[in-house]
Amino acid sequence: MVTKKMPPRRQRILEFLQEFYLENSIPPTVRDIQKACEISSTSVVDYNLEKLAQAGYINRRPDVARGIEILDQEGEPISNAPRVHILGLIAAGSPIPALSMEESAFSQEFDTVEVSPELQRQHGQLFALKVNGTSMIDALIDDGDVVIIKPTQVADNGEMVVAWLKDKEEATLKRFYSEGSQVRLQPANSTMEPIYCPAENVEVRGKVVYVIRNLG
Amino acid sequence: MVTKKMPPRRQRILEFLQEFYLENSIPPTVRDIQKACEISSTSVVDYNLEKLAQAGYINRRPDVARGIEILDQEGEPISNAPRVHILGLIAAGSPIPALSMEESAFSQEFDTVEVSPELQRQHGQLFALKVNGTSMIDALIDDGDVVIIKPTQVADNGEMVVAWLKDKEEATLKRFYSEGSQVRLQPANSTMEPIYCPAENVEVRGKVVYVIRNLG
DNA sequence: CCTATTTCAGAACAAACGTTTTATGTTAAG
DNA sequence: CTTAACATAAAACGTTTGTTCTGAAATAGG
Repeated sequence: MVTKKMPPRRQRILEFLQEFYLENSIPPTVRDIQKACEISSTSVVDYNLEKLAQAGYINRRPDVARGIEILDQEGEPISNAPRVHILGLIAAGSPIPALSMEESAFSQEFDTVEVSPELQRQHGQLFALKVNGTSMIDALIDDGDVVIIKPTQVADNGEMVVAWLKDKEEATLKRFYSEGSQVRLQPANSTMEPIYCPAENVEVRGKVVYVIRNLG
Repeated sequence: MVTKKMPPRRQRILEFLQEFYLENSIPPTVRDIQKACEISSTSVVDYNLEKLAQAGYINRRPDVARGIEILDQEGEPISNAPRVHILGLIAAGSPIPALSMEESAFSQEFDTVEVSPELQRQHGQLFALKVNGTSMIDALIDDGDVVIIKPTQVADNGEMVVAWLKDKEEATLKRFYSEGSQVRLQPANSTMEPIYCPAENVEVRGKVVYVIRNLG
């Protein structure tokens, strides 16, 4: 379900609510909203909050300070843990989605996964890819797994990277080892054989920092 | 670093802060704390909050309602995403830690991992185990992975379970298939062979609902 | 164009909530 | 015991903050 028709100001308020909560770990006050959205009166904020509550986007706890609870699509309160965008699918033979992280952090066009705050603090801006098919199974990555990736063009030996093989036009997840003019791409699964190829043929797009598998 | 010597009341306040924030997604007011901890005056709460702030357990935003920010060991604000306890290690040949989930949800004795609110909503009370060694590699579980488990004694066919093999005194992660009086334990990795054994020899301890791999 | 509905404005009100002040009891060190 | 630091108490104060009221402007439907 995409956002219904909604006055721009109301839309703006809703975005600000999420933004503020993620940054400050507490919801804003009516007057915080008023200032941020350049609204002339608190009554207008109150009015729009009431509408948002009726539409199921938020809960309002009467008479409590900062009593706005932001809800997700299922009507459940959201957490303030950071979320990273799932930019697309990765599969053997698939091109890698454009790694442009410049877009608004709050654009609703992507699915997201929640990550722990430490992870984002440690690595900075991250993105995610969903693995399609079992072609990464030698890296212990199953169909449907989500890999969290830190964008980078270089990698240290032993790190698990998103490698783009130019000749095969294929993306894959492997451990990276630079060996002179050659690159060894070693599956995480030790029963599998490594791939050797010339360094010019390999482009590192990012390193894998986290893997998520959701069963059931 | 374990908790320093601290007056019981202050300890209680700190626990309440975390508890309240996790349940309500907003920090409590001074008066919320007062009531919950049965303190006779708000000034006592204020006094103890000031001490907690000095000790680095919380941040106080002056003059803002519910302006308490709860900090983790690194002095960073915590999220309100639910956390599950890592009860211990799982490895081939290891006994499984007592799955007693009765203990206080806020006991500090265990490491924890953050999970998404949906996961907990979907499955109820969960716990986690850290995988030790590569003996689960046929289930696509690497050394160091953390598996999130929903406690149960029964499993449906095809679900990934924590299985205890009585004769070998060994715990393992496999897909579960009941086949008459026999049980087939199928590795997630299709290149590996399944294990067949009599149903009496297998105890299901829980089902795996989530797998986390942290690299770097 | 007219009317009903929605949205915005300004101001004032009242409850919620952090803070301060003053005083008393409690513990720990010498 | 004495004293200083720590902890608790009760009450009052003042800011923050949600709410309400009245009215006007904007928008939509016919």
